[in-house]
Amino acid sequence: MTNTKIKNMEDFAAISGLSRPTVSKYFHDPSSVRPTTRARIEAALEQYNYRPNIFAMNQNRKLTKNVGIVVPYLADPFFAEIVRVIERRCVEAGLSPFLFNSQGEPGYEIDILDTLRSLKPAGVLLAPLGRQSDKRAIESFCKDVPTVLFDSNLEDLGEAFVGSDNRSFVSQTVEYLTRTGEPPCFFEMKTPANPNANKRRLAYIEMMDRLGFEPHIVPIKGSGWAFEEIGRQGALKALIEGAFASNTVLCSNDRLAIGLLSACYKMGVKVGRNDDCALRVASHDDHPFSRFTCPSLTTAAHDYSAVSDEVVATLFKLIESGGRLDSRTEQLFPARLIMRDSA
Amino acid sequence: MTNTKIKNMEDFAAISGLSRPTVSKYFHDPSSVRPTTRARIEAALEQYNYRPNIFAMNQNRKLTKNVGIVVPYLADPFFAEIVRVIERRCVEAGLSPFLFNSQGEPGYEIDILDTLRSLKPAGVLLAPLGRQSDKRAIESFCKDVPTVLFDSNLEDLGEAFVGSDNRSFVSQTVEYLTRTGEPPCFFEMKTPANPNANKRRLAYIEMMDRLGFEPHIVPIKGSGWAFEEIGRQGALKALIEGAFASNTVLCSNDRLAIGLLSACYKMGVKVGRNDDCALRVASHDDHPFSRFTCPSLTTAAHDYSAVSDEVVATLFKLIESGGRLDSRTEQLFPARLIMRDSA
DNA sequence: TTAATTATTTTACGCGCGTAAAGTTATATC
DNA sequence: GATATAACTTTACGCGCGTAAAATAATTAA
Repeated sequence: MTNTKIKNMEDFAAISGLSRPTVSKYFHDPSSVRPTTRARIEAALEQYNYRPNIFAMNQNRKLTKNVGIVVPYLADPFFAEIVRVIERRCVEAGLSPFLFNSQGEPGYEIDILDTLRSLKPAGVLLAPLGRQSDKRAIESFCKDVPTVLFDSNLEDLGEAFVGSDNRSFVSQTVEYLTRTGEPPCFFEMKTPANPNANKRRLAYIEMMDRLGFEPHIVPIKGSGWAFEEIGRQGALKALIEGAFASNTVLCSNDRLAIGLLSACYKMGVKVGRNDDCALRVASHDDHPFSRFTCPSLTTAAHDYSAVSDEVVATLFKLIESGGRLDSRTEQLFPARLIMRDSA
Repeated sequence: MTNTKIKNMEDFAAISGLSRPTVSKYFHDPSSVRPTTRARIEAALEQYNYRPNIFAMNQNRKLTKNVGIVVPYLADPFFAEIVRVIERRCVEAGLSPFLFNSQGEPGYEIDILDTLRSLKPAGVLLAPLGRQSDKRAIESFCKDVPTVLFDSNLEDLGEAFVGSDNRSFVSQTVEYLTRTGEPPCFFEMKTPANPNANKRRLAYIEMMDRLGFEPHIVPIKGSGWAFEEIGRQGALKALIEGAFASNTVLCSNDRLAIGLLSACYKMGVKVGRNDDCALRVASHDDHPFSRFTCPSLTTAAHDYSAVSDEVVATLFKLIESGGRLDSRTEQLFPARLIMRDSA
């Protein structure tokens, strides 16, 4: 490394004895220049370690390599995990992912979308807040920027939706639980912000009806994203008041279940499927920590890998089609039941 | 909202009847223009909802409002939580945080630093990978971009370091455990990537020595960031082989402890401080989930809020000082012992 | 009202790069 | 070695904005 200061592409072109447009062409596609030219550039690259300014590049480009990834709450390991996989796929495909966290607040979500307009991304992967999202703002954004929704569906917004089939989740857990023991009651937040939660409740009721059982919902109070604490408090209350109508509890999601399990442990309620257990607990999501709960959590797992792959594949298709798709597709992935020790 | 298309500041200045530089000045500081002018701009703003392109703004600015936040592994809730707080503080201060995840890979970390150069951030908050980091690359980056290190210290790199005082963490847990029962053995990964882990081991040995007890280290194998699984496998092995030299185990961090607790539950080893318990377990970090483990985890807590505040405050000081500080400060925060049920 | 003090406009250039068109050189084909 | 075909260079403009200097207009002080 020589310490001549290379400030921009002009400088770099000069020291490699080429014109700037040629160098620019190289960075756009290294194979588009003559091999000897390419070798010269790459030799200079080794010496000076120059990299073009990605934002200046995007300023006057028809199609950038940027992609925006927006999630509602990154401190939720579910999103952290799915984002991790998506980011890798994007980098492998030569795209530059930019990650944004709405932090559960509609105001942030809108600000993020504004920032994303400036980024001029080739496409955006958006997991919206859900009920709290400003649909008008998102609709306007989707008109300007090719967007794939994931996790939470907002009707007719974005070019496509990729998510999980909540009915598949619930039908598998309910089927399993009813087949192997008492029909479950359903443990959930009273007013969930996430549309998936509503779909799960409806699926539970429908499934119980179909199987000829009486659905029992145990709604607990609380709002925000501290689901474990909400689940714990709600479960303590429910256990004390005897609100569980069955010895089997199906939680809307794993984070609530984690709180519930912690409450059970505290109260000395043994959870599991053995005879000496007082309660069976199952749930949905296969949260990264659900294998480490005590007991380990029986749950319906997202196919993280398939969802991530499809999200990214849809994004690529969208980009290749010039930002618009013929029709809005909704791709839903079924769950895989993971039997562990809690039910 | 009128649907005249406002594409840039030129357009916006035109419809508000002002010149572009005046509008530019307004966005730089709204109070720097005459009140009547300000009112005109803000009225137009309501109608057309224009926002300047943040990246074009930064292109020719001496000092941008961008800050970069880099963490080694975002799927670790510890980082997710600290990032959440830091991001909020930045937004409140009118800065635009950009979040990057090294994903445990040195190559990513370097790529991120390159992207960050393009972003021209006013400052960067960097939690490096640690031992695996390319120190030369980071050193070179820190020369160009004002950087505050946090979480993991790399000697002499960056303008400042903000982190936790590992000795305070370990001394409090060791002191508590020895005072209330058997002296603990120390459960950790054999070759931890994070420098904090090494400091904790040394602090454990020193503390045990000082108190006149024999230190016992239980090193487990494994690499990567799946600490819970590593802890679980290591603990299963240790339990079967009787490798715990004491009925008290102090884990290097909560994620290992979560794995250990899950192994104990599996093996029917009751954990807690009551007489009917076979093992006491304590740890360090106060991981967001440690209050929901079974039993809840006794741990030395980071002062998340204080660390985040100091990280951001140091960043602000650094920015105000023009990107350099007189001397490199290392600010370490003590732990707060949180007594829960596991020990 | 006039002078002094702001605020604003005009002008002009820069940031670091993309990109298109026209002209020039190097490589491949015969 | 002449010609066709790439590859390359030059030139010139654009992206959306910052910013500095000089000229003009509006406000305030006198």
